[in-house]
Amino acid sequence: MSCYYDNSSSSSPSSKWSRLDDQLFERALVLFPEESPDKWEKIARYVPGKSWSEVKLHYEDLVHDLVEIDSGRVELPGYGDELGSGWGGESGASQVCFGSKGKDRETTERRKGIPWTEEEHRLFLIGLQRYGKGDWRSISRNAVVSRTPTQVASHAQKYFLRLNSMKKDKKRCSIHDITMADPENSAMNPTKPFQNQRSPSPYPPHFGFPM
DNA sequence: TTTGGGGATATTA
DNA sequence: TAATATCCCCAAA
Repeated sequence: MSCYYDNSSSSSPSSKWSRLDDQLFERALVLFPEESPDKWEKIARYVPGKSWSEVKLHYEDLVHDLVEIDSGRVELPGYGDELGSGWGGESGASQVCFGSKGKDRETTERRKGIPWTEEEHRLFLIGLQRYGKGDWRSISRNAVVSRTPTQVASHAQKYFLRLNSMKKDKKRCSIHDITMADPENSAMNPTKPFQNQRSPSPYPPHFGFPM
């Protein structure tokens, strides 16, 4: 008598990313720079049961989500879960120091401004989801290591400004604006038909745009 | 030339 | 410190 299902292994069969998998994945993603040639293999080691190709595909899927967010097409992905992953990692101080302190901008060169790379922006968005809006310090320390909290805050300011502008601009039709903002709360969820009905109002609690 | 994106700094709470 | 306001550079319209 064998087992009915082969669910014994500690890892999922394949195309199912649990919440834990996702957390491990994001944590590892933040951990490694993009310069690693075998980045995906390294990350895959942090996500048991996933091959590097699966991890890579998952990452591309995530990027796709982020791009949609950036296009102002979706409200915002799931923000419901808080993570308590206490990790003990610290990174080297790669903070860039400027020669001029800012007061001396008379004849010396002005602050030039280092443009954000796509990777930094992705890390920023990931950090935003992991630590929440406002915790620029944590985001800077754990996600976007190459930026100071002030820089992260500045970037966030522009980012949300742009998001709001897009949303206001797209306030044309409403019915087509309804989209599955939440990948895990949307149509595909065979394991849990009814997830969370915590809100008495039919409107989802968007996490707050005070601007 | 004007406009506005993008980053840094200044000010405020 | 975070939130907000303003400044500055520069590229596109």
